[in-house]
Amino acid sequence: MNISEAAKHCGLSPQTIRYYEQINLVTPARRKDNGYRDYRKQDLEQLNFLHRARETGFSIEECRELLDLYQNPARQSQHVHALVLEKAERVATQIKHLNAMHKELVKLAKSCQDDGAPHCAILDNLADHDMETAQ
Amino acid sequence: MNISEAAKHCGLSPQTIRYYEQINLVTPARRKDNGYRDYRKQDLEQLNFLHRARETGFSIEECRELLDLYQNPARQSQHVHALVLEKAERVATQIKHLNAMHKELVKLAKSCQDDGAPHCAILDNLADHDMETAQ
DNA sequence: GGTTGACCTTATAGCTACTCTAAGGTTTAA
DNA sequence: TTAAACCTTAGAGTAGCTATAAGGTCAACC
Repeated sequence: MNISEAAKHCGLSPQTIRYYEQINLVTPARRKDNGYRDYRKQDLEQLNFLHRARETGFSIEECRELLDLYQNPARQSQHVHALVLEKAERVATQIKHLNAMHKELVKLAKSCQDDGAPHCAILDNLADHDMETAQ
Repeated sequence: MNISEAAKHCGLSPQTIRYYEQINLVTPARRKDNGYRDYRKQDLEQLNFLHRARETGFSIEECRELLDLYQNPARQSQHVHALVLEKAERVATQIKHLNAMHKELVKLAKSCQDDGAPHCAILDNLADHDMETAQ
């Protein structure tokens, strides 16, 4: 199976797959006589796993760790559990931060007259006031 | 005023200020005889504005636009208003996405036994299932 | 006058996670 | 045979800094 077909199956782009190989995130694909990469089922499994893990919000380095655990029969599920919880917490923090940002933006929008006049409360706000964000 | 004092006043680091000058986001500071950058009140105003705008979630290019508007006496507040609303919408989308991600992570965490055993439902989930995120 | 430490300068590389481009080889179909 | 659609690699570009190196300057102390 060529790289673009593999890409369709795992939801990643060919470029991304090559990139993952380049940074040693996946084991290099075997090659055909013409030098083309050749993918089989177990390769797709790895790539699929990565696609899902990235989609779930894990960084490349976290994916590396998860993939190690995934492929390590002696793993302890506690370890994975801790990783996921930690990630969930970080996402929660990010959400808090974005909520504060959103609130601030809505406040800014409301403060503005929204007409053709040059005076703009938004710009005054950005120039003068402190932000009331969390974090 | 040297760069590090200016940095303290506007909440940015000296490196960031130099970077903003380098990418032509701020007007270059005048220099003392020794080559050091020399900051005055109106310079700080610009830097402060940028600090707040970045904190509020605007990208560098958006900041460039906002700063232009801020310094343009002929601006129309509609224009700024539109920019802010658009930004608020994008932040809302991002929040939705992160909420879905968080939900998924919590679900994953709950599915796992969290013991010393090698079996781990989290890894099974990442390997097998589709994610139920928005977008 | 010399030295130390804290500042300042520039240029350059590194970070994340790709994406895009260029320049070229291979395969397939018309 | 020729064009389109693949494949390959290497290298640059993206955002927004941060860190490093290699050097100049300044203020204080002895």
